Amino acid sequence: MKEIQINWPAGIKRTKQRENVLTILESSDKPLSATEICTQMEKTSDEPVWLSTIYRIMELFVKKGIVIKTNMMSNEMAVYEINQFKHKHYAVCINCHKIITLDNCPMEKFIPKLEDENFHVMGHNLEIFGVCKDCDQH
Amino acid sequence: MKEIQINWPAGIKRTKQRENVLTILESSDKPLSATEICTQMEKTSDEPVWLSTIYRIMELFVKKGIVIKTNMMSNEMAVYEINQFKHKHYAVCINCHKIITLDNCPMEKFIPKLEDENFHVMGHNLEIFGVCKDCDQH
DNA sequence: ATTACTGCAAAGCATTTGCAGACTG
DNA sequence: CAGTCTGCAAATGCTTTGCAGTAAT
Repeated sequence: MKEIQINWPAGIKRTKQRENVLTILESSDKPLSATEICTQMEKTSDEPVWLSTIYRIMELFVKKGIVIKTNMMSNEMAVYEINQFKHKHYAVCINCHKIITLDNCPMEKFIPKLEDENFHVMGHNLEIFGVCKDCDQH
Repeated sequence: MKEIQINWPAGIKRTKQRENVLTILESSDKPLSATEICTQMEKTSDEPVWLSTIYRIMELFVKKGIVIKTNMMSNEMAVYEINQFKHKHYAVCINCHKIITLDNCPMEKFIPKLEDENFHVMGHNLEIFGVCKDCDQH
């Protein structure tokens, strides 16, 4: 490994592949799919990278709380993003699938009404869909 | 076909399989996956049903607006429910995956703040996750 | 040196597609 | 009867798993 990554998460063995994945995720402003991460990795390095490796790394990162896994737009493949420990939601264009970050959250002042009074809410997932400005002019 | 279904949607050829799917969805109080629909169908009828058929029927129903397709809890398979043209969200138990219907919606009085000012919001998807009362006593 | 990680191949699972025969309008 | 739908088989695409060699601590 050439460059030394600062702030390497504790308790995780440092390998070239893991460093690369983390660097790519850190420099991305939107969640990436395993395939996208793989493509990016092959651009920067000359050695081939395997999807199974990416998936295994993502699984580890998710388990360690470093990364968040989401599925945008029912049916698409999973995307991963660095867990910045701040609340975030996205809007997705139904046409080009572009992802746009939302700056506020409707759940802040919301008390859900549930049949099951004892349901212990731990989190939520919100996804807004619509048409982005590039796709609006048909 | 033995029983005659009332209110058969217009513009859709009526077949035994489609009637069965619709009946099952109508009598269910929660969204069902293609496999669940298939299992239910095999219970009531003696003839085998094929998943590909279910998927094709669901695709048609979704396109016609009769049914809504959703993916609960990233990674799970798609579930389908009758489109009752009323807004609905669900809470999902992270342990037993039980689905509980929400009686209100946080988006009613919410104006999303987006970087892309020209994003045309067409809908949203909300999913609350947590622990249901049955799973809470560990 | 020991244990964990990766390359690679192959399996797994939900979903889709192709085709010929069956059914609906 | 014409066109569509379904049974069935096989393909597809994302993701997971098994295994042996490689790398990290």
